[in-house]
Amino acid sequence: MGITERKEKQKTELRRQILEASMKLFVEEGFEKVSLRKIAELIEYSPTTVYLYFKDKNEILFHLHQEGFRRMQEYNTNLLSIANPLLRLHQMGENYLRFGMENPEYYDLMFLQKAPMEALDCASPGCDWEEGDKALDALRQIIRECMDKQLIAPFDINATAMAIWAMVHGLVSLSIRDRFDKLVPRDQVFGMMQQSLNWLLNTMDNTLKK
Amino acid sequence: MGITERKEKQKTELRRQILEASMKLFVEEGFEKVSLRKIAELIEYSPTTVYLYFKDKNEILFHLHQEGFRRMQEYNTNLLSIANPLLRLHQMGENYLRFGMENPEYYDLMFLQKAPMEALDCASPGCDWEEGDKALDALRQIIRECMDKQLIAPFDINATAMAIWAMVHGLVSLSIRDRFDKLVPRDQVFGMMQQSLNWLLNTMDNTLKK
DNA sequence: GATTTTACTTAACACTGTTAAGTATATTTG
DNA sequence: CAAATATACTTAACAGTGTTAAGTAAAATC
Repeated sequence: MGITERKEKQKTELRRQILEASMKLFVEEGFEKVSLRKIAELIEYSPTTVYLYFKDKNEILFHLHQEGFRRMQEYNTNLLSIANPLLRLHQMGENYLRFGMENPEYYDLMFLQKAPMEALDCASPGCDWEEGDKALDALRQIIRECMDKQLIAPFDINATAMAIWAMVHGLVSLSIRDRFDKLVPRDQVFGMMQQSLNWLLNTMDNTLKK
Repeated sequence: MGITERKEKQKTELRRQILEASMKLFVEEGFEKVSLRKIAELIEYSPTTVYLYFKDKNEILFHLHQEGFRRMQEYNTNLLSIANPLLRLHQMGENYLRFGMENPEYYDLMFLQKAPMEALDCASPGCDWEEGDKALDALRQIIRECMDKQLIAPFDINATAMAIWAMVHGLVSLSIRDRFDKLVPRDQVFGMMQQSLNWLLNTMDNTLKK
């Protein structure tokens, strides 16, 4: 079936082009400038054609959100060489802060915008946020390791993971949404965020207790 | 000047009506349904009239954001009776979580939306986010008290305050933006958030250290 | 060769925030 | 008192947004 195969190829090609155009708009002009009409203009098709390849805009944004998670993973390659799980956790937190501050548009899409979550409609079964689940699991595992080695006090792993994630997320999201800039000088924000992370890790550290 | 006085009164009256209409839309239909055209419809004026009383939509949203802070304050009336600053901090955290979960639309406006921050344009001097500053200051004072009484370890007060705020904010915002629901059962989210807060307060508590 | 399917487009709906220009009415000035 | 000005508001328009229904030319199938 040479013909249907080529047709199939062309379909996935255009799908790829749509995502590529979305990405280009997203990276070069920012989240808010990604519109169906501009995507259509870039690929030189009518706006409605996009709807033949994607259910709606949310689905496109979901794919961009996935790309964000891929890029975030790259920040964590430096963790492999750190044997001490508590130090590894600290580095992971710093990587998270750095990713967020260096890629605010991606971060927004991954953790702040509702749209990508609306793409995975939870009416049908098997609605799970794989990207988030995977990232959270990595965090849970490190925490487990810290508790096993008694570097931090034992506690419900889920609640602990959520707490730590929430803290770094809170720092990044408050910064991205301009809540810090109005309270501390702009050039001191990132340093203060790191200090906040230091405080948490110090406070958690069981080996420092008197 | 009885005439100019009455005119002045009428001006502030319409201004009040615009805000009232905005509030009504906001509370009854949610943030996204607050549009200038709908506000205009409610007060029975043309949409452009609103621009004679407010610079733009951001300014209106800023006023709603202020109302949010007023409502949040009401959640903290129970703090006055708590003498122990660490317990008071714990209660403050729980109040914060409860306010966020019970008033997601207000919370969104106060801490997640960019619009209200764009209303206080920081080109002109004296651009400060009073509402945020005041709330953060209350937190800083409790932390100072905890450190003074050696209930928690000494550390940079600003960084500590930011860390604690970031954590509760992270919990609320991840929940509001549907990041938790996809990872843990919906009916367990709030309990887990409280557990995360418990973990933090326990971890901070210096009186529990061996 | 007629019919159906595929791939795409045009036109429209129902919105959004915002600005420029126009219009009565009321007030002030000559 | 009449002309000029200021006030308060409206109409119309701009430049966009996501999305849907209906229409069309080309290709594949019967």
